[in-house]
Amino acid sequence: MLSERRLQVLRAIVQDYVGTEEPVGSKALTERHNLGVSPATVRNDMAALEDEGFIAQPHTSAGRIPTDKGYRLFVDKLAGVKPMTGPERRAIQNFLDGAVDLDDVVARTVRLLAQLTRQVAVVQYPSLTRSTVRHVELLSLAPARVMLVLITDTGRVEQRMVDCPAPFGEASLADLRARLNSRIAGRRFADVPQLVEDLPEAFDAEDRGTVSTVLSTLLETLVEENEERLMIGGTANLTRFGHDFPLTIRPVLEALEEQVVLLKLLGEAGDSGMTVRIGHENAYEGLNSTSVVSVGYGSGGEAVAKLGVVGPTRMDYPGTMGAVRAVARYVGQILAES
Amino acid sequence: MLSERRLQVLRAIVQDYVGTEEPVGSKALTERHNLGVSPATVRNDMAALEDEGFIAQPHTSAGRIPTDKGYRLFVDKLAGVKPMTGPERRAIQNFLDGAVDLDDVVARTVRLLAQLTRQVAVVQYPSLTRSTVRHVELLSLAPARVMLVLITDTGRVEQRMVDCPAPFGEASLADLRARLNSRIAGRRFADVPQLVEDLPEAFDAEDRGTVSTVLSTLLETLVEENEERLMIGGTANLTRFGHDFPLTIRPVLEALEEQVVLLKLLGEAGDSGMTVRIGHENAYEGLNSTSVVSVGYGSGGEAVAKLGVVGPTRMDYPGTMGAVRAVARYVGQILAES
DNA sequence: GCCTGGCACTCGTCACATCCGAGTGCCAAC
DNA sequence: GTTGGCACTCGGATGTGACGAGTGCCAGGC
Repeated sequence: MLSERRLQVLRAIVQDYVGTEEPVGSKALTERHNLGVSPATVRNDMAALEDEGFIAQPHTSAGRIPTDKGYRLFVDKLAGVKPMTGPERRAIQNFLDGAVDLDDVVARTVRLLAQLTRQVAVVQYPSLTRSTVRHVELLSLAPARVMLVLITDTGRVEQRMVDCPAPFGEASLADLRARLNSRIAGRRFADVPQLVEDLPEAFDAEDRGTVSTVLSTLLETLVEENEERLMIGGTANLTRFGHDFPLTIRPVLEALEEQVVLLKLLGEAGDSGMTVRIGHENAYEGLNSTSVVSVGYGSGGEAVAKLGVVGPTRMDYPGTMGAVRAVARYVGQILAES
Repeated sequence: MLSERRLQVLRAIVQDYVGTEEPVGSKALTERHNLGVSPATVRNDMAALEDEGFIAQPHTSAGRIPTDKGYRLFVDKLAGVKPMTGPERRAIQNFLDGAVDLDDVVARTVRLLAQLTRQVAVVQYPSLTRSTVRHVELLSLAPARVMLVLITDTGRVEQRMVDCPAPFGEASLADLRARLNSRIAGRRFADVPQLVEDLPEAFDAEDRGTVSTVLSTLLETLVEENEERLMIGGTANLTRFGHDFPLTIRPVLEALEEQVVLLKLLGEAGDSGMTVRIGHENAYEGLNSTSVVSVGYGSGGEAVAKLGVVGPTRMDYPGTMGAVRAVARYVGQILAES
């Protein structure tokens, strides 16, 4: 096990490197942090830390920089989550309170996160799977064409066209609408399938086909996970990434365009609490030199979606984690109110 | 006026520079294009072109590069639009045909444009202003709370919450829904205001306030230009921009995040035909070293929205214009079919 | 046993000098 | 109007040496 002081040294190295972006040497360390020991001692500690794989030197006779493993230890053991200050909290709340609809909430959240962390922000739209049905509407657009509109408690609206196997009268449509809503309004998506299972039986033989078609479209809409969307922002912050620019930034931009990748990334993160994935801990190769800080958010106590930021492994973890947590909390509040 | 050969020289310079990204000199020119004259002659022509401001030298004793003015002349007079090849056309059509809904059409269009041009693609969602109303639906969510759903002929769905000044019965709601649809279904947005003007008069005094509220929300939705959305893609292509990286790319990323800027940019472009804005011709400063190629697209003969690409002024104009035009055409077809 | 000061060594960075060659402008000749 | 020749410019690549931050190791002190 590493001695207390060695951990202090690691912490100091991480902090300095994050601040200066330059490898940090033993002398500079003792000057900027009063560790109470001489550079020589620190050198010994650094050698030990390097043996253990927590730090590395880019080339001989340069200072040390933390490795992914070093950051991991830092995040797990050495760094807290830096809480937002009072003014910051108020600013967050004010900014989010101005939102007019769900799209706007998400858009504002993205901007906010990007600004607070000065990194790339990713916000997943509140997912369908965990929310409840507020209302289902059926519109007859043509004799054998119905539009299905699904409204969720998070304010999201999904619509689908349904081509019916047979013409479907207004009366039957109204009937179906009423029965459907009385059964599933307010219920969780997961429960819907069994709630509507026997619904076709309540209809005349001639309408049964259409009812089944509509229902299966509804169920499809409910489970369609890949319909999940997300919004990203703050990509301009990528320009602050590093010196060896094009190489670093390119794969990140590519990853950000692949929503599938990002969704998977957020999905892998733990359901509760904040998740920090550092460098190579990210499965997607293009993000191997970035860290992803993510957390679930939601209206009730339950998380309906996730949000987070993507930044260089050399990031201010305490600050970033604080901002992410705070934003998630306030977004949850906003969603609960609306 | 410039002689024919000088125009040839300009064309050759543009083509070479676009290909190599390096200033082009007189000798290289005569070698790669058989102009039938010696380097010395070309030098004279180049001096003339420089006097007129069509080309410039980055520093003494380097080759010439085209100026914005030079590109302008090239685009206006010297370059055609390079048509897509047969296989390319088929690929475009196949790719777009796979789309399942409007969101998907736009998403696919963005990807396609980005891939074809290897630049940043921008696609505006089909605008509300020129489309027609397919259906309006009113849902009672609470005694004094109505949800308004507007469905357009382009398949777009907009919804708004309406808080009514007084409770509003189901019967009145059905009445309003019916009257509203019979009046405005199939009509163009621009005509809606006068079509519904006298609608409140058909209702009892107690409901009139609510009807007015609903109608004004509807009208708001119709005119809400700033609700216009767009989708961008291919930002990873920015990494191919140039050598002096962070400086160039940063403002572009910022501009791309400011949807307002982009919408204005597209809006300024001419309504019919293709628009090419080169370098400083773009009002927005951050895009001063980029060119924007945009064109309207739409289902009927009429443009309902615009799409385009943003790339370095040093771009392959004929190819880019060809791709943009082709994509716009096919997207129009897809929209018309659905 | 741990900390410390000292010391020789490494190596990347910077400043400076040099060289090379692509490209130019100009001019005299065709 | 075109061409070949020629002197000139200047950016980029290459090389050299001094500088200094940083290291590892070791012997001595607490």
